[in-house]
Amino acid sequence: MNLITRNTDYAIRALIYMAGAAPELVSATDLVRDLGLPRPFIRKILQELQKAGFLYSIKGKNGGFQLAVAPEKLRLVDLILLFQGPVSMGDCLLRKKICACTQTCPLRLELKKIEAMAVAHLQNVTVAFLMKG
Amino acid sequence: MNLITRNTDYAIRALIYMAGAAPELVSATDLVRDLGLPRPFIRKILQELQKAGFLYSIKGKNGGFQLAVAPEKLRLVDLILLFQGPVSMGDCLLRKKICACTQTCPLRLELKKIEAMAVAHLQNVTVAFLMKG
DNA sequence: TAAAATGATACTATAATGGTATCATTCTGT
DNA sequence: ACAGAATGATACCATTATAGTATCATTTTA
Repeated sequence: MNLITRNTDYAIRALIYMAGAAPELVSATDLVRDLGLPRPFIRKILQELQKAGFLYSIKGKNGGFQLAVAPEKLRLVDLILLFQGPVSMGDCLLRKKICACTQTCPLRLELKKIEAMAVAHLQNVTVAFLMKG
Repeated sequence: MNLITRNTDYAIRALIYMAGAAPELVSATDLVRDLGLPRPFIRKILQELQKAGFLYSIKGKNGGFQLAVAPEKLRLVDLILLFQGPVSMGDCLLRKKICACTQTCPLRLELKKIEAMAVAHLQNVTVAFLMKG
């Protein structure tokens, strides 16, 4: 069980790299060279980040990407949302009814509490924060 | 992203049911009837619980299962361990080196903190606790 | 001895994740 | 003008984890 997937992990590494390189443009080629990630995969991730508004892109020769958001405002939790969907650790897994619970089920309540703690913590984890470490 | 899988969810429901039915034996048939779970699946789960020492089983006609552990000592975290493996939310996902981190990577550190909080919380969630709710 | 139960085990299906490939488009330097 | 280097869009494939099924052997009791 992992809190983040490779998508998210690669994305955050790429963003940290870009934050460090700013205001220079960073191309997929740069990232492949310096981070050793598979090229087509990182390309896809960059495209998703761009679509989501985290990156500003410039096409053509000497083109590349730049952060479109300040590192202090680039939160891990938003990347998770983008690549993995909403953080929701306590959904009911039962396919049939049984469970009138959903609202009251004590198991869900506890899982939701953990979820809330995790999200609260993740809110503070930004690209800027991770660069310091 | 879910903290528990169906295996675990079904298991805990079955255990709660059994705790309520004690000291009567509970058969797979009972659980299929009263909880509506797929029979072969719940059978497999019961067998795993038995092997792991959470259940005591009696074979033959009128046989079934009983809790082998007091409900107060049946912790969700142990079921997660059994069905999903160790709770480890912060493993490095990078395949190549790059990352001299592992020990120092600030991202891992944060994820490990969240993991520790979650595990601490899960320690308190027992079958007995869930029955009260 | 038949029926009802678990024990053991092997198999299949589905979905999520991870990863690849390709062609179109845009921009720059020569 | 045009070649080359970059992104945009999109479709596809591979691997793994989860979920679920099936089957046969064994045990116990009525």
